[in-house]
Amino acid sequence: MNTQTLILAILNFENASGYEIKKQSSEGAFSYFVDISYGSIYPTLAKLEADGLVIGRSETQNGRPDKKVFSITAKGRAEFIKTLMSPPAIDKFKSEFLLVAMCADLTSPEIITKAIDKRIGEMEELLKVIGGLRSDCDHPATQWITSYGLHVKGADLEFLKNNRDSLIAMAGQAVKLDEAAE
Amino acid sequence: MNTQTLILAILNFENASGYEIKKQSSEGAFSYFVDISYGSIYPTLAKLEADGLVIGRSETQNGRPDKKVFSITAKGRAEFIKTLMSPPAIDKFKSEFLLVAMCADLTSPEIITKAIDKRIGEMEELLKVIGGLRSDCDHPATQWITSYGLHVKGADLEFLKNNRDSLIAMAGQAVKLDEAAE
DNA sequence: TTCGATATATGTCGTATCGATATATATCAT
DNA sequence: ATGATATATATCGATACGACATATATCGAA
Repeated sequence: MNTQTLILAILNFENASGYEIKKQSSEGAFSYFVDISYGSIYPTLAKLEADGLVIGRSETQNGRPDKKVFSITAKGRAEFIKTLMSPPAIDKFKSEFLLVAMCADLTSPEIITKAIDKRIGEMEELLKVIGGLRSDCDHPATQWITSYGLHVKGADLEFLKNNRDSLIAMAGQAVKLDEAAE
Repeated sequence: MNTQTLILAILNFENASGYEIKKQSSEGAFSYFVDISYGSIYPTLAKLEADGLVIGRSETQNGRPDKKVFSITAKGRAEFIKTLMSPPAIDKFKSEFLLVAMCADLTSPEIITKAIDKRIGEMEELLKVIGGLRSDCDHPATQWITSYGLHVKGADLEFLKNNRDSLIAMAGQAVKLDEAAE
C-alpha cells in the first residue's frame, strides 16, 4: 500500500498536519500495521493537495510552531474508497530477530539473551499500545483489529517466554563444535 | 537489515546463484521473514564480490542457461558474524488487510468476504510452507524458529476463522447509516 | 541564566530498495 | 509450432527510507 493511500486513510479518520500523520503512523491508531517516514509524508501531501484530494490550512498556535492542518476532500474520499475495493496485498514482514535466532549457534549465549529479552520487552510494549488503542475507541472495526492484534501478539509473547531458555541453550554451539574438532 | 547481510546469511547457509538467492528469500528457508528483489540481489552480489566477501564461479548446465554460483569467503563470514552481534532491529510489518478491515464499514460485505477469505487462504499456505521447512531440516535453531512461526501463525488463522463472520457483519455500515439519514 | 534536553513542526537529500521489464535458453503440453 | 512455464541474469525508473537541517518553545539543571 503506497504512501498516498495511507495518508488518505489517516485523513479520512481525522484532520492532521504532517507531523501528526507521522505520529498516527508510528505511535497512534495506525502504528500497529503502518509506518511512514517524513521523507514520504511531506512530498506526498504536496502532491495530494495539487491533485485536489486534500486541502491544507495554516494554523497559528501559542507556545508552538505554526502547523498546516490537512483534511480530505470529497474527491479524496472517493479515491480512497475506490482503493479499498481492490484485494489487499499480502502482509509485508521482515524480522532481523528471526535471522539472528536462526543463526544462534554462530553467536554467544550473551548475544542471544540480549536479543530475546529485547524482543520480549518490545512485544510487551506493543501489547500495551494495542490495548490502549482498544480502550480509546469503541468503533466496531477498530475493536475487531485490536482484538486480532492482542490475540496474535499475545500468542507471540507466550511462545517467547516459554522457549526463551531453549534458544539461549543453542547459542555458540557451532563455535564449540569447532573447538572440539581441534 | 540490509540486502548485503541477507545475502551473506543465505550464502553462509549454502552456495547459490542470484536466481537461487531469490528463491530462498521468497519461497525457501528464509521466505517466512525475508524478501529481496532481483533489483537488489544482482548489484549487491557484484559489490560483495568486488569487496572480497563472496566469490562467484560460472557453471554450465545441461538443459538450462548457465549460472554463476556464489560462495561466502572467510572475510565474508567474519563480516556476517560481526553483524549478527549487534542487537536486531524491531520487526517491520505492514498490512493492507488490517487497513481494509479497519475501514470495513466504508466498503461492502462482498469486498470484506473476499479480503478475509483471501487472507485465510494465504495463512493456510504459509503454515504449510513453515511446516515443510520444519520437516526438511533438523537444525535446532531452524526447529526453534519454525515452531515459533507455527505457533504464531496458527493463532492468527484461529482468530481469522473464529471472527470471520463478525467482521463481514460490520461491512457497509457507514453506507447504511448514510441512507438512514436521508 | 544559559545550557542541554525534549517536544513540536516542516522540509530536503542521498541512498537503498522495489517492481516491472528486457533478454535468453530450454522443456513440455496442446 | 505455439504458448506456457521454469531457469537465469540484468537494468532502470519510481518509490520510500533514514538521516540531517532548520526553527520555535518549554523546562529542568548547572
